[in-house]
Amino acid sequence: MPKVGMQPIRRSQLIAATLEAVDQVGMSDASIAYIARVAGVSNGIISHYFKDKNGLLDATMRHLMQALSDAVHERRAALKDDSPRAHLHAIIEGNFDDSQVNGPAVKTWLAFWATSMHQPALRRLQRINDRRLDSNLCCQFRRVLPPAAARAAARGLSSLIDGLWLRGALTGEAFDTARDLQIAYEYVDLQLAKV
Amino acid sequence: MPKVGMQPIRRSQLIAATLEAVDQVGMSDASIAYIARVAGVSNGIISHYFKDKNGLLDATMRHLMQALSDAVHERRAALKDDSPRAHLHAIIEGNFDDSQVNGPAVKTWLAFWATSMHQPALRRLQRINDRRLDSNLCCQFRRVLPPAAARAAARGLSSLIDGLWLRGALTGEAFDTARDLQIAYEYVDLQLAKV
Amino acid sequence: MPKVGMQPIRRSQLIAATLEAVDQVGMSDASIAYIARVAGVSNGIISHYFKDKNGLLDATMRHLMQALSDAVHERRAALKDDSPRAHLHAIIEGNFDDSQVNGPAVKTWLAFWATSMHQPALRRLQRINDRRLDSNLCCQFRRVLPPAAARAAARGLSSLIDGLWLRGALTGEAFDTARDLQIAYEYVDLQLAKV
Amino acid sequence: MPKVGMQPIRRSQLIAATLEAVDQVGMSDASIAYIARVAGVSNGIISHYFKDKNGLLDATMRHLMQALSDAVHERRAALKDDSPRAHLHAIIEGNFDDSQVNGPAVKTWLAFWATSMHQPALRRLQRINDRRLDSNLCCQFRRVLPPAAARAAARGLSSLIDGLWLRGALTGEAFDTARDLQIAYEYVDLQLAKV
DNA sequence: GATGAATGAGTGTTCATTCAT
DNA sequence: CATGAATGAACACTCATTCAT
Repeated sequence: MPKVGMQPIRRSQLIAATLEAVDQVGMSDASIAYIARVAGVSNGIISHYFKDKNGLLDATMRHLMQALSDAVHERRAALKDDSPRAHLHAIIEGNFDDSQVNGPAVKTWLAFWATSMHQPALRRLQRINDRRLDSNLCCQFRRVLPPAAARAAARGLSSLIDGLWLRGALTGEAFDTARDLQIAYEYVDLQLAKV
Repeated sequence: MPKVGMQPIRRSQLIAATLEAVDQVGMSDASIAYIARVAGVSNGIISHYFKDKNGLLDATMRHLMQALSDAVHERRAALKDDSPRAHLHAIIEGNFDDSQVNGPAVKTWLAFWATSMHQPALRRLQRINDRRLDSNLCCQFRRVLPPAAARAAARGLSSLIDGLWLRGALTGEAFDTARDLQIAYEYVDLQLAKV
Repeated sequence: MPKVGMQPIRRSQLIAATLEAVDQVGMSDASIAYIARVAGVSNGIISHYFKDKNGLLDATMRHLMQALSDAVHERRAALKDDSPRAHLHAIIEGNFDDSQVNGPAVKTWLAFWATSMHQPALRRLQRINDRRLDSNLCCQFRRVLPPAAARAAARGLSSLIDGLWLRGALTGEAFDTARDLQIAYEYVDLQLAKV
Repeated sequence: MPKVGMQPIRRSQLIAATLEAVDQVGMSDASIAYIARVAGVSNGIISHYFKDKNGLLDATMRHLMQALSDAVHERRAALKDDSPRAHLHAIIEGNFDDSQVNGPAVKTWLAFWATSMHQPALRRLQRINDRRLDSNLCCQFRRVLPPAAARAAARGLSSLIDGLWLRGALTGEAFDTARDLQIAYEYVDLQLAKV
């Protein structure tokens, strides 16, 4: 049923199918045929919209990054309190947004991380993401801490966020987001208390 | 000329080749043929010693886990000071042992993490590893903190260790182990200071 | 805005695009999508005008044959001298007309020859073409030579023409038409001198 | 039934199957699967011995070239008469050797010619072959003709040979080798008679 | 008349695995 | 013990063709 203007619809549909497929069978078994079957379309359509499988994976990673970016921005935009502490909390919460901690997203992120070590294109995206979090955190810490301390605090907090996320991912069970947030909040307070 | 006792030698040789292959081309391109070429042996030998590729990967993961376990145990055994703080430092240092942060190990660990989400056998190993770290840390924190606080501190520290390791891995550059250790030590001190 | 009389225009446009596509990437990579892109039209239009790809290739071959036929006829019609030698020269020159020795035409002819060995429709066209040249030459030789000698001379000359053309095609450089014409003219003279 | 030292046997077998496949269905339909079926082996074996399809086609072309070269050399080596005329006859006969004018060889040569226009590797082989014939002929003509005339005679004769061969190929019927040889011999005599 | 979305069979290639030697 | 020849299924990708718009 060919229609005009299907491009954005199909692209979203195929990215969603990719996440679902990776969730179900893992990245290495998420073949084009499998993803197409999940999406309920033919194999060939993927090349039509994404040129090749790499294009689809690239778009999927960008989708996850965009969702993370949005989750953080929304929370920060909604803040009434402009304090560093409030911003740091918003950033942390954004990183534990449902778009980031649901099963498919978690498994896909992890697969991307592993893959990115040998794929320059993915690696570039990866580093953009890493640095964005680090720099966001560092900006806030710098408002109250001396530069060196701010940098260390930022690295500590970004690592703690990733670590909590990773541990949550690897358990396979649902995230205990509340507990993880508490641990991260506490780290923020301990760092800010240094002043 | 049949040789006696080749088994342990060949097995180590092939595990080393696997790590090297994953380092060079990534897990998904580390085919049996590639690994065999790196090891300088024929394709068929792998099934001879490990039954199949999965057996080789399983053995490789066990090798990395054993190295981690050894690295921690050695440091704890060498302690003159039996304080929780000393033990926690030893555990942290063991996790940043060279056997864990060198390129091949890092890439292989990451690949195992991603893969383990869909392979029960790998997943089981993964969880044993995770829990061992958590429980080791928790034991020490419990010596000075109330149970709930000890559990939280253990989770925070294990996540921080993994997060630092992960961030180090993803940069692609060499680990700045000294800085990461400082961040982890500080976390220990902040937790112990709660008392 | 439906246009009237687009058929001949579109057909010529698509045949020209086919020649250009074959020149650029070769027959086997000259997909419908590629040809359509060269022509600046949509994929679907080709089946509209030619039913399928075979129809387009068939039309393209007929186009080349017609151009050859025209090139020969024009030259023969313009002759003031009705001698066999003059006619033979005109036929030779027609076969080296620019429409036959330009890059796209050469590559397409060659591809057709190779393909025609396994496609009855193309093969039929091919043989019509071959025989037309042979018969044209034979008619003229017969005016001065006995039948057997005329047949042999015709076969020799037609082969020489094709061979010169082929060698010119395979060098990849521009045709040295003048030299090739000299060689063919000389062959004519040597045959006619037998009388 | 894996055996040791199969390489030369398999390679010959696969080259023969390629020629047969091209003869049967044409180069564009001579898929790896088809060739493997003709050879009675599995698809995968081709990569094992030739890396990829291109490697097989390359080897097949080299095989045809070698056969041509051998056919010419044998005849020239067997000459008792060292005259230019005798050598030229031997070269001509070599070019009409059965290894060159049998159905599979003819169709494969033709396909290679067409393909070589867009494949640098094939083109290089092609030109080596073309020039070898031209230079062989030119050497002999130069023994009795002035340089310019020798060059023209060589180009004429090589073109005539190719043209006769091509015309023979395109008819689809068996070669009338005797007649074609006569035509070529006559051309030699006409050229040598210029002296 | 013209588009381009959609299909699905077919391609070359890779690969883990088996097994005769 | 060890080799490497051989298999065949699975893969990503291409393509001619169809057809609703």
